Amino acid sequence: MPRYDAKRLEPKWQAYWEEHQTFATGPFDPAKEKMYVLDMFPYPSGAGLHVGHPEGYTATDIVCRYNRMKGKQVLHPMGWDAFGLPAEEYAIKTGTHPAVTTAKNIETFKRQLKSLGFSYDWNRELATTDPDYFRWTQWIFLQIFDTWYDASCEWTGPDGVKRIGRGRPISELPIPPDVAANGEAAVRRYQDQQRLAYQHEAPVNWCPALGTVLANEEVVDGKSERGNHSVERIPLRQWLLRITAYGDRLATELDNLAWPESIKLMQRNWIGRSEGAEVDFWIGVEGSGLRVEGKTMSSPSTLNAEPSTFNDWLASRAQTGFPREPGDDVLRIYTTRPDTLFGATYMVLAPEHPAVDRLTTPEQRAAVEAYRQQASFKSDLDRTELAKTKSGVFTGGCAINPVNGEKVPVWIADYVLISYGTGAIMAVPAHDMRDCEFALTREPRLPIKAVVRPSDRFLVEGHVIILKAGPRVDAAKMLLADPLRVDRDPGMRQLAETVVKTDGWQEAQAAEEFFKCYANHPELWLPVEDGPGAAINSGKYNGLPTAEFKSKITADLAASGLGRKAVNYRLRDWLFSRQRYWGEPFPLWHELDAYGQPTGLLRVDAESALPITLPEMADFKPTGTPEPMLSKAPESWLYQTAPDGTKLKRETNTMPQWAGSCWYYLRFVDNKNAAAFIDPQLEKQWLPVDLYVGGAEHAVLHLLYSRFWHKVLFDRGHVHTAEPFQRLVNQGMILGEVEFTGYRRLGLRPDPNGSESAADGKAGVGTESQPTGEWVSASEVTDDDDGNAILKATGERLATVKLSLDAVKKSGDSFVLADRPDVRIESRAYKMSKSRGNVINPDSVVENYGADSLRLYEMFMGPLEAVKPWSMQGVEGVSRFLARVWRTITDDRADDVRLNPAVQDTTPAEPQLRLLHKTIKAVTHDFDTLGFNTSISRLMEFMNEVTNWSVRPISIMRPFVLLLSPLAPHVAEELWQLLGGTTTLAYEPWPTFDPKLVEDAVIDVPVQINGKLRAKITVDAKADQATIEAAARREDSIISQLEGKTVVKVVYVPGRLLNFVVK
RNA sequence: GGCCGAGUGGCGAAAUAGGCAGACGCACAGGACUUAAAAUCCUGGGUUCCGAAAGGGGCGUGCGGGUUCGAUUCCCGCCUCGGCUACCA
Repeated sequence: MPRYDAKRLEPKWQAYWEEHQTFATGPFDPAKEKMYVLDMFPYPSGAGLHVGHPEGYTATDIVCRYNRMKGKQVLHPMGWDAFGLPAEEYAIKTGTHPAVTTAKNIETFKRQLKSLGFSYDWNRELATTDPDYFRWTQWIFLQIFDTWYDASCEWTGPDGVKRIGRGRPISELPIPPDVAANGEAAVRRYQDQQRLAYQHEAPVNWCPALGTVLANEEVVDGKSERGNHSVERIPLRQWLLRITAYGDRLATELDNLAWPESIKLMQRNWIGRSEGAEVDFWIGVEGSGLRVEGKTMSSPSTLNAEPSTFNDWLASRAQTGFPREPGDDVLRIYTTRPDTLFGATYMVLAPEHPAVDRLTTPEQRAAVEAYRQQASFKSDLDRTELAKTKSGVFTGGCAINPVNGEKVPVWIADYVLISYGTGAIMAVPAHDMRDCEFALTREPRLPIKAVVRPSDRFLVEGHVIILKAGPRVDAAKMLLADPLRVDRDPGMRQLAETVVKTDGWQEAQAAEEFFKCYANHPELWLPVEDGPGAAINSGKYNGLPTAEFKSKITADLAASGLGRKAVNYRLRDWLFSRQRYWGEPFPLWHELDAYGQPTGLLRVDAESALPITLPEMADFKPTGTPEPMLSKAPESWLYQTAPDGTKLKRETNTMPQWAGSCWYYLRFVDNKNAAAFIDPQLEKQWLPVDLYVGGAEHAVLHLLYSRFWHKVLFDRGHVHTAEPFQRLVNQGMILGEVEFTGYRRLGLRPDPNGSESAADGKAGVGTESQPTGEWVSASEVTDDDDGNAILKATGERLATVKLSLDAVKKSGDSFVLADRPDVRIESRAYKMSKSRGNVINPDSVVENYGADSLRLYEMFMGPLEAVKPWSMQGVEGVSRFLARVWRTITDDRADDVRLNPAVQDTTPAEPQLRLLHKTIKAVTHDFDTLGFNTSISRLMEFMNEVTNWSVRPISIMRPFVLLLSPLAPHVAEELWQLLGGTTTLAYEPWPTFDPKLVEDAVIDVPVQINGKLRAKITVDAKADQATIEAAARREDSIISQLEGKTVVKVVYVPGRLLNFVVK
């Protein structure tokens, strides 16, 4: 009976832990070090757990178990991110309430997680859909709603760090006198504009199929991320959170976090802070009557009351300064290159820009209207697809460049986005690749004017850019003929030579034009991107280096009221409302007038009214319009009359799924608190999260949103750290088993009736499932847009054939058909997906091998962060290891579970002790660095030795079981009990090693000659160089190798190696 | 197109303040046990050349260079694969 039987052991110990509340977090003990270890909680989908989930969960579980044994108090909770579309979609289909589906899925997930033996404190379980939980989600929303961002506030937080900029209560917002003069309603409207949660009408991604509006990040390639439905852009009133106010802090405060650099970088890129200037270009009153006189900014004339000329306007600006909001007489642009203002040869507005109507001349109106119409229907995908040939239309209108009084034509084009900067740009085709592409593809071509002469070094680099963009051979030959340039940079010569050798290639027409333009005009050999250079053709600024020029002209523009320094973020404010049912309702009311129409004024629910729960609904079908689902709610839910008699209507949007996951790490600390979202004392004790593990797919959004909420709470004094997650680790994706794929044509075997063409896949004998055509080498194959295999050369559709390992063999770098070595085979592991049929279900692994084997295998596959393919045989391997551990300690031939007779209570021999202590050292180190794969190797090596011992001292085996226990806790508990343990081993002290026992008395020193290994000598560990060198010179192989040569040098690395350098 | 990461045996991988490449596991091959199989245990192996063997030599960490007594590790250039991103002025 007592073979290793996971199915018997595992439920037994899971029941024990539950019964004894082994992993319940006790009351906080200030005397103990704390450790808060968090997994990214899952969305409980109907499909159940995926093998990707236990990867991170096992890693954190090991860390927790290890640290408990090291005497720390550990907080390790689990919960459910349970709002979201799938449950609602299921409700639409079947009428099942999302709450029912959600509860059922949670049940499944919980059972599965428990079957893996994770040491969660289940008393802390929560779901974002619990009214007890989302009560506080709503409460935090009200905090955000109650906050405005004071960008100039200087303050020192509880962390002792000085900051500029703070979220403050709306009651502290200074009200400008002119607003105050207009009465209370005006003040309230003014406040509402400044809140961190505000309403905004904006074009949004309306997805008719889902009946909802999607956030930009939920739209992938112009289709909905979920369901792949088409998406249109329509304007809609939305709630937004002013995350951009925190852009700087979200970027800079990443610096001190122990996060992977790549994730930090992704967040910084996402935030995309850029510094530049806003500049106004005059377009005259109503865009007409545009008159230019010869004067420019540097020589303003006297002020006229009604600016009717450019000079008057300049003069008035010199007096009034730069207005907060641009008036109708200007186009405000944003640029990061104010130093290229003199090179602006045209301007571009986003098609949606409000000034377009004013600027469009009668002759151009039809074209402009048509273009705008077309642009409004375009999804983002269409816009990017047309990227290669930039489209645009001339408005017929012009604006005046404030720095030189030049008249520049104004275009509209959708390569300029309304949502970034001011939705308008000045185009400098000489120094901006996009502007250049646009200018060169107009007919007639738009002028290009260079205003920066790059440094010599950048001339060379400019060439590199041209080489990459244009016909390389000519450029490369030209370069090689110019030793001055080539010799300055060896990489340059190499590149040029390579290009000449390989004959280069032709790129798109635009790139060629771009190149010609540059090649013929040396003054245009410029860096396209920022680079050190000096101004030319820029009036009084000529000769100024770029950086100096930027700050100088920005200051000058500000002084003359024409521009100002500006910062922009790629990051947009967070679109926070959804039109769905299954989300948190907003705790807000709209005031209604006597006719039942919203007045635009808002009221909030009292804290005591929270949670605002979802109304019961008769059906879950989307409204089919952009109207939110909740607008179909019962009247009793929708309307109420305030004590002062005002009629109120509820906000009918719901919050996005991100809301609940923004703060769950806080609630875990104090999940039962009915008086506060978290007890302040407990918050100080447990936060921040010490280790946060999850998939890299949340690198940007979830982590950025949580950090944002946390910072608002920090500013408002509710949490004491500026950052929620101190250390972050991303586990790598687990792919399906490696697959060998061959490709064949669909069926070219000649049809008996004569016709042979089968390129369309219909004629011929073969079919897609039973292809009979010629094999095609994998190198000839590529994927089309729908992911089908096609022949690179002709686009002919091919059939894919799964091959077994026996059918292929390795040849050089690639795999080929075993009997057709000329046919290359693709060998790859793919993402697990239902459609591919390569999904591994953890339940079946537990059923066949046990939870300990699954855990061990997931950790043994490779480094935690790496992407790795699954292998069922690998599971079998670690399972064999556990069985060997079992047999080594138990007597598997006995009828009951008892110790192996070889396990005895005797004094261990020194080699046994040494092996144990080395293993302790290595495993401890590996656990500290999350190197679980190597820790398992070390335990295997230990076992390989121990199985050879006829006597296995208990005092060796007990610490070994403790070392194994974080990895494979069930079998470890069972063995621990057998070795005399009376309670769980979860709190046994972690074994320590004796430094004296991990050092060897004699060591092997490799001896090299000229860096090549020639011998190994065994010496006393303390031997000095002379002794070792003498010993080495006595070695036969060394003697013969040294014969007739002169030793010029001897390199000795203490304890590592000896190297004779000879001639 | 941009950014990030990775390329080491048949496969998953180890080893990097530069110092014995391939630990550990899988798969494979041979052997033991067995009536047989499974399970288990033992043995073997990067590759190539010389040798009957013992043994010895060459080549080997994607490719091409460089620095060094010595490079999987550092530097330059290139190729391939994967992930993220997508006109952000």
